[in-house]
Amino acid sequence: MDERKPPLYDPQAVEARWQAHWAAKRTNEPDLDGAERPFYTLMMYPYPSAEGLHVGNVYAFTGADVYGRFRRLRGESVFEPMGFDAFGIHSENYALSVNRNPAELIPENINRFRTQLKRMGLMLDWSHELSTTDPDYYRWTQWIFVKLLKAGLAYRKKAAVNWCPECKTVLANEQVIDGYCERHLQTRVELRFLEQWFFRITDSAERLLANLDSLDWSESTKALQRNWIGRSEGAEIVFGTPMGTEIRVFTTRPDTVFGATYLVLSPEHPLVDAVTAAEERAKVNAYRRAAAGQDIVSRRIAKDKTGVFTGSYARNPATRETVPIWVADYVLMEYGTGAIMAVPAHDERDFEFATKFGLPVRQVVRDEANSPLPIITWDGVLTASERFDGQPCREAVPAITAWLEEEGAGAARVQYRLHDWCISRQRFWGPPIPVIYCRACGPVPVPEDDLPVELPLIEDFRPDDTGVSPLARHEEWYFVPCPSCGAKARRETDVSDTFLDSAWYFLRYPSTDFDDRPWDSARTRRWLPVDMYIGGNEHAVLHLLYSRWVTMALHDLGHLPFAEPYRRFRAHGLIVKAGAKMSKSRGNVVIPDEYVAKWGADAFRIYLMFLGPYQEGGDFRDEGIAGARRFLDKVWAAVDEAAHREAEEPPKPVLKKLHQTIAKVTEDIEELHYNTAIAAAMEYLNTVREHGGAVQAAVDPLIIMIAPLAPHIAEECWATLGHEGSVFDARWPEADRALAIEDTVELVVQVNGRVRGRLHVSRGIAEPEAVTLARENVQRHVEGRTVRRTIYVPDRLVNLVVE
RNA sequence: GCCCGGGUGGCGUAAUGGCAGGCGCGGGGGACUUAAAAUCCCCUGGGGGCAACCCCAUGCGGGUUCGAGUCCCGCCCCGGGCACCA
Repeated sequence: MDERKPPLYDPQAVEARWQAHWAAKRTNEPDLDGAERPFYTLMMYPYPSAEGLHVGNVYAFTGADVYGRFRRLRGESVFEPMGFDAFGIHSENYALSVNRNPAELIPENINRFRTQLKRMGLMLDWSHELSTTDPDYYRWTQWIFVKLLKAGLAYRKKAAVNWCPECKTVLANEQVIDGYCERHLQTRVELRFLEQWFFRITDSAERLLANLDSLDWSESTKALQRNWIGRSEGAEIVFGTPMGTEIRVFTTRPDTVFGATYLVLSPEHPLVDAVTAAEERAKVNAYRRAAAGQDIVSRRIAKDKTGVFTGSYARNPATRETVPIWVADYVLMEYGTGAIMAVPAHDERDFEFATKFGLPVRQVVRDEANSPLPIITWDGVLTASERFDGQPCREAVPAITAWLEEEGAGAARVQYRLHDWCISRQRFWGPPIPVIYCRACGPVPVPEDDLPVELPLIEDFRPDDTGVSPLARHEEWYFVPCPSCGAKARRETDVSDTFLDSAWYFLRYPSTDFDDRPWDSARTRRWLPVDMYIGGNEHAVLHLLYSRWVTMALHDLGHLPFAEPYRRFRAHGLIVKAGAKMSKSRGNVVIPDEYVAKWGADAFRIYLMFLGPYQEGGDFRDEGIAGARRFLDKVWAAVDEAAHREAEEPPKPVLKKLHQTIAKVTEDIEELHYNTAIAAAMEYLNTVREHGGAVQAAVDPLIIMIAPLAPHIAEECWATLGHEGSVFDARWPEADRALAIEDTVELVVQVNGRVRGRLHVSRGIAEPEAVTLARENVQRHVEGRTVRRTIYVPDRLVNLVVE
């Protein structure tokens, strides 16, 4: 026996060596202009926080990298770029809190992120890195805005924002806690109405929804988007008033129109003034003021119903009766028409409101069980609805809608929950919205040749309570001649939403080396749409929806040859620590650097991919990572043994297991089932060890199969095994079906579905019963009873049904 | 309330309608060692039996089937998303 001690596996040395090698040889940089089998794999670029790379980032990136490396081993040229989402309120707030300028802080954070990412062994092409804060990048973000504005897809309107008088700035909804500022818990957030820029995404709601059916995306993500778009079918119904004003309501239940006993307008509804009777005006105005005084967040929390009567009435077009008009904040201006017909007998909210204010409740739907009101069901029949009595609800919808239409009192209508996208941010740290306001010409887009409108590197970027950006204080920047008439004009001081930055970053990556165009058309044709996008479902709606919309709009304007940006999207799961959510306050945050220093990046990667199904997430436990490392130690030892042995055929059982493993690992990685792929590789290695089968022909394919998961050790082992060049230039092994097949099988014998014995037979035997009954234990269970039936599943089991 | 996931050993997870428990962690025992670590070997769902074997067991209750962790119906619990959306 060979008593030679194998050299120790030192991940730090191995990983440093190969990371240097990849960088020096530029192995991660595909030929963007000539690649014949291009494959573009994308991961969600991070926001470079001051805390550094989070384990959630590493989990997401590793999973995407495993897939990218796998495709590379399958012979494709894989482009795997990375960048930084460095603009935005988070960076700005953090900079403010440590009293520094984000412009100098962000590059420091990016440097740290880059170092950490390189340490993880990701196959990133750093020659195409980008940062959204780079003028060469946001020049084109602004260019997109200008294109959309010129196409009529951007418009201005007044909209509510949360204002913190203490921070002197606008807050995002998630920064408002119970009506108070998250940073100043004593300070009530106020509502302010400002002119802001919107994109008309609701015009594309139907297309954004319909396209989902044909996209190869995680179903969970598609479900979130469908939910968010929120399509509802129903009708718009017109209620006339004696003054001649028409009130339009949207309802999904036109079948219940005979039960509409009052109307409710949202406090912001433009017709409130017109319908309010003189004697009720004071009360109505007071109510409207109170509603306006609330911040956006508290307004949305369901609470006791409140409202006021306007003193006037409208006519129900179905019953022709007069119904009172109320104003209440449970009706939202942002949805439908901002007004509803209240059917208290068949809607919980209306029922609660009617009960509280003593309004009439009229039942128009009966269900089988004769339930108490309110009855909320589609499975009922109409009653007290004149000639529609007795019709099932569903059938009544088209009938009643058609009748109302004939009467000129309504029409079928589809309504979406989706809102237009507000992109204005009254902040400093973002790309200035490229618009100039001229007294004579109105809002004028900055000419494309003048882009970028650079964000000036001002020192006094702290916001004040004027409600305008600190940029307005810099006259040399603020005042400019109007691009169309030359008169003195002023710049827009708001910056755009970070989601606009991230709505097109994947278009930029392949073309970062062009400074005269946002994307090169030849490159774009070769590499886009993105072949595989992997990321978290926290971005299922905003980012993924906005980037779809921007792509669609740019396509319609002739700037892109495709309308959907991502061919495939897969959502990864969430990772928790020892059964609990990770958070700074719990002190259970996994810091990748510490684990990488102790166990190596490869062991960390393997463990992350092993701890649960990638698309479902899993539970990170400190004890578990030792197992990943032990596996790599055993791989290392097997490679060393193979390198010092004569080349010979692997033992029969090893060869069989090898081909089974190749089939399984190939399939599993393709499906992102990394945990079971690793389990299969471990099983195979166990088989190799049991049979003393660590020979080159057995170990070579194992190294290729683990290379996507543990790239550094795979490279080192590949070299140890005497191969020239990178393992990533090797060919992925092919499973040989014939070699994978077992020639004897274990046949399970059941009596009445219970296992009573097992026997080894050669594959494909035809008549199992006689053989089966020979077994003593089976004999015992069959004795004295008659076999009624025999179920035979070839090469698997026999089930004898007795009695 | 609505929409997605998920509930299997002490733990993380695995199982085209066909042997529930593969892989890994943890635990127990043994070998090696002056000793420990590392490594290697064996055992490891519960109960009964000297044993052959038998019974119970995949959140709960029903059902379909020769056969159900897997399919169907009705619940319960956990995680996530949306939420006064008419």
